[in-house]
Amino acid sequence: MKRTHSCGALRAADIGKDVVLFGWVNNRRDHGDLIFIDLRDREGLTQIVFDPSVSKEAHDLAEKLRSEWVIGVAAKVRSRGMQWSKKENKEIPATNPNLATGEIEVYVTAIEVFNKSETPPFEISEHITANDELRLQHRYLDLRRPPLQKALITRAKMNAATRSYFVENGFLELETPFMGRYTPGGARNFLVPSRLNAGKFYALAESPQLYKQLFMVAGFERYFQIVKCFRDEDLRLDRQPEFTQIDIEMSFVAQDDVFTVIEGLLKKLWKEVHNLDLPTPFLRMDFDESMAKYGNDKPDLRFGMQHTVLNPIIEKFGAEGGVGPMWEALQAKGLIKALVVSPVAAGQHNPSVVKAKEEAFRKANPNPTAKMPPPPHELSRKDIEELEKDIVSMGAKGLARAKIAENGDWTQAPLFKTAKPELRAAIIEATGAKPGDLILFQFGPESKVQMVMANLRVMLAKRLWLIPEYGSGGSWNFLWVVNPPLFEYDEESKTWAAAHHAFTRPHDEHLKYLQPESFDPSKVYCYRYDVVLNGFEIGGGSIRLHDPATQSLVFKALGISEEDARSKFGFLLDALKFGAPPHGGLALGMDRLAFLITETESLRDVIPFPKTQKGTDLMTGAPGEVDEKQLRDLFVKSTPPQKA
RNA sequence: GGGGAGUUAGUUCAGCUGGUUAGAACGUCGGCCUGUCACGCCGAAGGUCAGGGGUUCAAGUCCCCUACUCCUCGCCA
Repeated sequence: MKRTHSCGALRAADIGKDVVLFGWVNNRRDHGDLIFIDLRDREGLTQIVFDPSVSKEAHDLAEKLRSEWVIGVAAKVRSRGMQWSKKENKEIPATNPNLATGEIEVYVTAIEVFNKSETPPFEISEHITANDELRLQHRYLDLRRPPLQKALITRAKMNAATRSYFVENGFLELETPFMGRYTPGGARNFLVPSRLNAGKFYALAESPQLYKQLFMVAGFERYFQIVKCFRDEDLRLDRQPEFTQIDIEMSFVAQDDVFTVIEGLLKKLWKEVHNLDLPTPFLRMDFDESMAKYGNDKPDLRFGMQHTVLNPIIEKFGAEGGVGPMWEALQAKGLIKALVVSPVAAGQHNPSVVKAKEEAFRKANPNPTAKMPPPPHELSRKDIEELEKDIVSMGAKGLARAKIAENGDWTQAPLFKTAKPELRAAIIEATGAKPGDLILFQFGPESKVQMVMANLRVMLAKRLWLIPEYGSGGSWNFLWVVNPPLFEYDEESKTWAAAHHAFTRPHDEHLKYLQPESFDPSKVYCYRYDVVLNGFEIGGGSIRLHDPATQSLVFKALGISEEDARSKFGFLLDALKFGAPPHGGLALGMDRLAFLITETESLRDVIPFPKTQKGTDLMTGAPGEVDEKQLRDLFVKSTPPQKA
């Protein structure tokens, strides 16, 4: 038997043809004489029919077939014919509109069983019911499911489109080592002991950052790579210990040139995958503005609910303002923020959320007369209590709030019992809150308030059906977050640290703040940029420092001595001395990009063999133990903690 | 490293304030069925209630420990 078509190929135009299909038994419907089987391969499903009057032999064998057996059939393509509809009380075509091949079916004349299958531990179906643990243990079965097949096929398309885009634009695909030298700072590295060099270790590359800069020094001008990176940090929904970046670096460019190239790539990817024309250029927002309005540097702009910083108001009214806790937070150099939740009018909810909720409701309530509860107009008491619980688990003290009554009174707001009316008025003015609105407050240490408020904003939007739990909800909001500060003050060590990395080029007009006479690292902003999509950072990069004089100013501000710098990054510093061109670049997180573009539920859905939250592979059992001898060969001693 | 949720049949779950033989749906197996497509109907099998310890006359249920999974804070320049 030689395969002639895939299981997704046949249409009405093929009726009458003799075909051979190979695939897996997806589902069997045995009517005694007639047996229907949905045959599945990566392209789709085709209904194959066993009729004893066509082939007694094939029909007898078909009775034994079970889910996931691998078979080949020789068959004739026929139209689906007619069936009696009770609903319409007449004959209607027996086509299946849910199937691409639903106009036809094939009558089997001969069958070959290539392999039997045990009953799989979970159903190979569109909607998964099994939990992640079981799915990961039998990943090869999970990967048979159409959604995962689709996601990985899309990812393969993205890879191909990315390569052709960069090649067309004069980029060279150059490879960099995975095994390099450990350099301090940044993410924790995975270490690889060296057998040939006793007591020494390679570090797996956390990114090709230094190497790609060396490509620029070497004169390759435009580099790209689709490359694995390794970071030994805790995992999250959107983080894996090994992940893939689309990495680029360009010489003789300014920030805008990098933006244009990346916008062009993303445009191409969205065209390819969704046939959508993304509007470019993307919106740009200063880092400081993003922090003030959204509490982080990756704002989700699919909805409003911007934050308002109340520090100036509390400052102005001082202790006499009457809101003691806020005044105390201010005295402790903290941050005070408010967020207004307005009632959501009918029709303003995200249509895709409404649709999803309806589908879920219909599934849970098959009775067609069951009435779907309306979308949430505003937060219920229960909502607020649950939100408060959520943010307390993130470290918030509580969820201070004020409901603005129609007559302007503040209710549910014990914190403001003693507040001056003028202070309330100032808050109303600053936040733009109207009667009927609810104002939510956070105050305390800046980083905590920002984190809680940023999360709160997104949780509110999900609860009010403004954005879906996952997926775009039909709206793709790209933006560039630009001009962040170069340095961050570390309260614990009382030192300045590089906010991203020490090789980012500062704005020229801020260089004076690195000179001793007007030293103030907090005022130095830099050419660093992140590209953000719907609240996810999908990539980031910078224009690099290529001039040794400025570089040494930056090191000085960071408290890194010449020797320190030499021992850590000597080869890069040397390279910069030999005619380094101005250069900059960016890396896109390929996994996140694929996760967002496919609108799947988890990063794991676009990674063929992902790891669990503890970094284990449930299928292979990695990481595993090794022999004493292997360790001896590597001059390594393993001393896991003794179990109690 | 901190916080939270969870672990009951092959799977997804229910199992209330502790009380006789731990249930449902799907799946599986057997039988019937010529138009199904989540086929239908009849029947059956299937459980170390994650593991360990404790409280109790009695534990799936209460308490402690351990393991694993997920979410989250820290961390991820």
